Amino acid sequence: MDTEDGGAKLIDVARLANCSPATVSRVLNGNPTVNETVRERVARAARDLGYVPNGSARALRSTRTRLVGAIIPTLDHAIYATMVDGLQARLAEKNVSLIINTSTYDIDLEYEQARLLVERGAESIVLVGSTHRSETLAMLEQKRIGYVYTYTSRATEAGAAVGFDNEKAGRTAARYLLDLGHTRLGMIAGITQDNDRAAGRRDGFLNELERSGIDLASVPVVEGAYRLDDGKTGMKRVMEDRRRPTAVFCGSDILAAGAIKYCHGAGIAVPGEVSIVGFDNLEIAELTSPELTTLEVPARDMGRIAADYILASPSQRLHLRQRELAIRLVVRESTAVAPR
Amino acid sequence: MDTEDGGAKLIDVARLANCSPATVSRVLNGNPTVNETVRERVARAARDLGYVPNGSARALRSTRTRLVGAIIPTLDHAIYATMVDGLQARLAEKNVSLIINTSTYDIDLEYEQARLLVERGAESIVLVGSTHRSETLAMLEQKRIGYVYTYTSRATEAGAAVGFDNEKAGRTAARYLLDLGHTRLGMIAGITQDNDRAAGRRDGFLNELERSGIDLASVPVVEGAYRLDDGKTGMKRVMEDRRRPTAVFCGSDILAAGAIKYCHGAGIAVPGEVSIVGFDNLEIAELTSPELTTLEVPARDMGRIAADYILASPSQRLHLRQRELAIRLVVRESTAVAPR
DNA sequence: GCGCTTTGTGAAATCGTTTTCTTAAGTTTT
DNA sequence: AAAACTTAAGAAAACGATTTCACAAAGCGC
Repeated sequence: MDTEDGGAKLIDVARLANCSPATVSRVLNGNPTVNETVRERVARAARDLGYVPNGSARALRSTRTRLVGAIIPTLDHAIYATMVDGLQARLAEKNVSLIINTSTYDIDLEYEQARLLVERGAESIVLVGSTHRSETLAMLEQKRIGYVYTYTSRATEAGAAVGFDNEKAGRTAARYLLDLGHTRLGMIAGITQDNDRAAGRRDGFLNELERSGIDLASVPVVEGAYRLDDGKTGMKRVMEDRRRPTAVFCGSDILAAGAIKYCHGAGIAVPGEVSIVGFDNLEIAELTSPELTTLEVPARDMGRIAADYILASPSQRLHLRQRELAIRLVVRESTAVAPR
Repeated sequence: MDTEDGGAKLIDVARLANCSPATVSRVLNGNPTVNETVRERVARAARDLGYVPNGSARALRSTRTRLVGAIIPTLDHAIYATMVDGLQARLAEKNVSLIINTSTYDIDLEYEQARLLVERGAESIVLVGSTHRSETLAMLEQKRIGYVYTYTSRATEAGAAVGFDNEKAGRTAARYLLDLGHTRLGMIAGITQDNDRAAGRRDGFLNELERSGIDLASVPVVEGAYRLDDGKTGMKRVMEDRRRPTAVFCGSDILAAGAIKYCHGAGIAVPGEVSIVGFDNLEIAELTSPELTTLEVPARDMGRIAADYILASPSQRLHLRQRELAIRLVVRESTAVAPR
């Protein structure tokens, strides 16, 4: 009896409290129509038995799982890990659990993971960016599961969004460097395939240059994964361009840190010979020498606000469907006026 | 019919495939006793209806949830985020989902989260370190839920462990610095309250010093959270000690990076005047100047191996109950022989 | 004090699967 | 060709909660 296999069930609580299962259920769910003395008897019985409700049974009958899913590219990049940290913390306050999946930037794998989340009964799903397989979104819509894009500010008909405008961010970087007098520029972008964020930043950057009369054919642009090494080799290629740039915009602080490391090794002065701008404002931006000028991404806030959207009632959601957060330029030491 | 509310159910598939629900279930679960032609009819019907099984119902009846929980201090520290990344990736290969919770180093909160995980039907739980409320462990044992400690190599009767020996790691750091001829040492430890890992590293470090005849009363030890700022202020305090050390061991690379930053500002040469050893071998260890000598923690491997343990059958588990991984000293530029 | 509402509780149906138990048909053995 | 097994598939119970509905008892107006 005390060493029961799985543990006590609701009906055991009912027996001990000398009432019906229905009443126990009411107490457990805070239904106010239960008499105070009964309520206490039930609470006591549940405590004494070490009763833990069976979530599956509860979910099956009530059609509420209090489960949310998130599919992010990787947890190995602080920008996503921090977002998830904020998301989880806010959801946990309301006893909502978070299932997380890493898709390694693979939208086919993302589809499989979304399917599994649907099967598990996730009530909302958090996605990164707006590049997804149409089957993924169709499935979520067919099952009436709400989803939220992060790292992008563009909501769609069916999906909310909390993030920022990547193109605008790219333009901001360009404008800043142009204003410093740079005319020969380059970029180390993230991998743009299936990645609207990386592509958006690049496009915004290049568009702004073009608007300022710069010939894009003379702007070296390379792509790299978000790893130090790719930053190094990317910088090497950019700096070996016929018209070596005096300013390089990197799609991530990791790439920028690698770029700075390359310059150290190659004896190129930063920012004396070349200015470098990063993206994300990770902790590492303070650790490079020179410290990194970068654009700050509100990762934790995105997670928190995505959680707020998910926790909101359908009527409140309408107001929260699209939320654009500000991107802030953080000027440190890796940028300077163009050398004459 | 096509715009059904929740979507098709198993019985709808059965009807369309002209067979019984039992048979559909068998097909879905790969039961080999089903005739090939029937199997295909069912698979086709399921596909045509866009059928997605109801995980709650399935879990309720079969008592298998394929759900695992993890409770870690925070995702904001790469060492945990990377472990979770490895854990999730390996579990996902076997269609097991991971619910993650961050306890912010609070073992009371950890208990609440564990309870919720039990309620949700988690079949195993991954914990960090071996400092937990006894109620937490008692609950898991009573409910027959397996748990795995990470970041420690000490398994208990009921719980497996995959990690490393923190004391040994602390001793390794001490030995390395002693062998370089340092006799005046200090330490910036992590917060040791409710944290066996931070405490273990400190104790191992100090024990080894003591064994080598160093008077521990002369060794300044401060504690700090894993933040750059705490590394800076910690280093300040350690270096202002009456007997300023020539070598400082930090409980984390973040603290060490902060320590280096402090030295920059204070005009103290690293490693000329003071050697600094970090812990974790995060990406940032390559970004400080000088680059950081540190102890490498196999974060991703811990996650993967914890997953392997969880996925193993009960008989296999016996062999995997305790797994000590190696800690490797990575010598870079922040350490040197003691100044004479 | 007689109907009428309100309040608190219980009985039983139900959620969507899996599993156990049967059974019909086909195969093999003798 | 009958008895004894196999094999494939269906009928119905079961998992553990919530919810609907029904029904006493108590409170109220007149």
